[in-house]
Amino acid sequence: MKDILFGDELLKTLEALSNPYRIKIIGILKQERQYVSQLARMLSISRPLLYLHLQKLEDAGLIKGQHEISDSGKAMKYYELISFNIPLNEELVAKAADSITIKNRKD
Amino acid sequence: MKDILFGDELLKTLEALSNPYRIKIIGILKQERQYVSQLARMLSISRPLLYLHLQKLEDAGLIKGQHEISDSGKAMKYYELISFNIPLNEELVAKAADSITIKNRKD
DNA sequence: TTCATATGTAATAATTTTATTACATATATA
DNA sequence: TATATATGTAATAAAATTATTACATATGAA
Repeated sequence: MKDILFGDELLKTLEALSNPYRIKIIGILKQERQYVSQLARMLSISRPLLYLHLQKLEDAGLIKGQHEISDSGKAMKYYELISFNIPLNEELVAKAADSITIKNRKD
Repeated sequence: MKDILFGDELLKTLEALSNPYRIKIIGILKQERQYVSQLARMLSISRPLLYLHLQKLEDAGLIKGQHEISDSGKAMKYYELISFNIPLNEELVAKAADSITIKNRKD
């Protein structure tokens, strides 16, 4: 289960979930783990684009990837969901606000 | 209290909360409503930029604005928080995924 | 009347995010 | 060996988001 969140972590998690493809990725991985190429087909997007989205989800700690060798011997990368449950209310957001960083753009 | 969320609404709400200034705005308005110029000073940002952020929060149904005439007779616009509590977990996100729209970029 | 403060928005610039294209490597199967 | 599938990433383009600048209007107080 994904950890409790501090300010910048909450922001990162919300950003990670703020995209339709990434929402759909969570929906798919909730049912069953998938390997990258298969996931790309299910979403009808290219692998490079998918990697970008997977990276953001993984950076936020919402999914994790692992390499495996398939029965037939091919290298596969599987992604699976990390369970999470965030009570997104004004208390949590206000608490996050206290420790949030407004980062200089461009670095 | 803000309503329960469907797919595109959840996305809109998450997007609205995916910015440090907007997180801070929620934090401030949780304590007490504020008028625009005052809020801009508290955040150390310009009003035009603040308007942009307020608009996104209001579009998501997280805050609401109202005009008032101050005691001294000046036109003021106050914003206040709308309470919300979203159980952000994989069930909710998966449910949202079913009804989410991947919109054509550029319209 | 002048200064300070409030409102609001249009036009533009800067930056980040998203998406595409073009590579390269490896293994299984026909 | 050729074809299909898997991996991964660098370079670039396109689009959206964020931020700035420059306006304009109105009221209260000095």
